[in-house]
Amino acid sequence: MINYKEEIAKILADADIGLSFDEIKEIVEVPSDSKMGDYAFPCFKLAKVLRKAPPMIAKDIAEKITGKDLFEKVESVNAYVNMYISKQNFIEHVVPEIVNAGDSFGRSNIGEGRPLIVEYSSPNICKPFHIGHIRSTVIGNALYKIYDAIGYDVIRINHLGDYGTQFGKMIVAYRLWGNKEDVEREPIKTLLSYYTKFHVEVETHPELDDEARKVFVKLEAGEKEEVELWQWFREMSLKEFNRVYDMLDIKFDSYNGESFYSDKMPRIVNELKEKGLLQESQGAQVVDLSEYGMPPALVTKSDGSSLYLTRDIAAAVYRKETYNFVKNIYVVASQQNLHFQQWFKVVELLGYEWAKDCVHVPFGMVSLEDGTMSTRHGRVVFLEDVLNKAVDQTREIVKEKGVNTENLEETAKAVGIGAVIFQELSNNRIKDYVFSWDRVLNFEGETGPYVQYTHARACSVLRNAGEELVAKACEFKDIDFSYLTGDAAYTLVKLMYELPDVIVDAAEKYEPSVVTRHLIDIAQGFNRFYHEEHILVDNEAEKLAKVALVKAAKNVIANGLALLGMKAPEKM
RNA sequence: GGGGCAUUAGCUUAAUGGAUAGAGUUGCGGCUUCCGACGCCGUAGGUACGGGUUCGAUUCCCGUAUGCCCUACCA
Repeated sequence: MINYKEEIAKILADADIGLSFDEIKEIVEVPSDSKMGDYAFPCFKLAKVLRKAPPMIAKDIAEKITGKDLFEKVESVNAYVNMYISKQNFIEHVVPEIVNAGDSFGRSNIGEGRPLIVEYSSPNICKPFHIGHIRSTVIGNALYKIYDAIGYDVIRINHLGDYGTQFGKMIVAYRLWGNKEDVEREPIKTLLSYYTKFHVEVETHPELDDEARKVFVKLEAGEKEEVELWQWFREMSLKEFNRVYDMLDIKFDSYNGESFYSDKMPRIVNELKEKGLLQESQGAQVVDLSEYGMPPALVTKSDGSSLYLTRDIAAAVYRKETYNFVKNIYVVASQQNLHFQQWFKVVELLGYEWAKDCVHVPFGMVSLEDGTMSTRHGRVVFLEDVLNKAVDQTREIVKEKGVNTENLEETAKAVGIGAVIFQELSNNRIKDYVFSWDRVLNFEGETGPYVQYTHARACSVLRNAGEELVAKACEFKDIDFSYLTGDAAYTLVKLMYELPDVIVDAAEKYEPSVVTRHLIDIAQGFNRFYHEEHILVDNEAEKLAKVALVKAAKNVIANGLALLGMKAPEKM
């Protein structure tokens, strides 16, 4: 695919305007309004170098490059050189490339197969998988797809919260009030009820806490009975989590959670000691970070047991040694900003140069209308319920409309779950939001169903065109692309052309919403084209060109949806 | 008390320091049998406040206000 920005930078560099190719490439931009051209070169920065008024510079440059093959028109408007590229050449080049690339349109090989880790989802076992977990899960999965698309070898890690004193409490509670059948039937809700009961009972029977602590020590020491119970809790929980992951079509390469690193921590503590980083403070072992404007990092509690900061360091070291990552990404709530800053700094102080490759990708909080989520107070919305409700609603709509009833379940799932995913990936991840059923079950406007519907609409047009015609269009022999130079068609082609850059941008910003937004723009572009121009016209030449464009659009939308972890149904 | 993040139209929101701040939703007015949940076009409506840097600030800096988060033995 031709890189137009680079071509323009080359022309400008050759025109000897006083800046290097690389400098020019940085400055060339796409105007906010397409009326002002396809590309623009603002001359403000040159004003200082050339000691001339920017509009004069723009005028000179415009004159110098007018007439180059790449351009249909060049003009200077105030301080800008506005360049209009030859529409027909552009379309002729881009549309066949998109169609021929198929699934791989948008992909690149920037990563060159190097290993990259994305840690995401990471729920606590024995606790509900609620609407708060959707963010890490869905954002992480999209980042996996995005980094995979630009050529990294991505390792997906679900860092389960499967360790800690709460499992001492859990075991005590189960032994007192537990019932195996109940747990097997509904693991998490049942286990959670024991846990809640424990917290109620401990008010009047404080000795329960001591008992829990003892049991946890046994668990850590590897006592058979305790370990077996814990493993069973873990299995039961995972079984339930997997139901949600299956619905979302999300997979992991590793479920090594906190417990996996429990035996890898002493090494880290020793290393900290050897390198003289540890200090005693109020009976605990800490790394002083006051020099860096942070509170001390607590490595070992006063009772000698370890903390999650130590565990995270041990995990990072293990991952570096196991996978030799070039980047290690943590999709974890912004509440933990300080925690990550602290332990990244400790890793740096340990002398590991790869500390700079560790990235915390934070996201904002989800709260409920009646306050923040609290499993103890029963203020919780289960993610599975949200997904099921979205699917139920979709199923009703499909039934009512009577379209595609042969694939009712499949369509309902693709669209209902897709709506939830798309909603989650629509806005900048750093923003907090309040969960609302109305919002998540809204299918109109800038939503997942809108984009999927657009895809289905394109598929329908292609079906109506007939296989033969589509096949002929896709040969790109003697197609007259001048039929696609209208405003709506040309805008659509430009938007599709941008997809590969958009994917790279999303990866650099760790921001899937960049893709989501662009996908909405493409869908809008297609719908505008669809309404402004009739596609299956009588004129064969015109029809072929338009069918080729529809094929390209269908392709791009499907690829974009896949990046977000969504399906693209052909009918809905 | 200290630190971090946020604040854009009635609501949900977008904008590598660049041109007239762009969408969706709501309201109003049109259009639409290539998909039928739709959609498309038009119209109305906005940068919390006060300074500063800059040729140019939603964007960078300082302050104020409001909200959320963090601030050593939970994760």
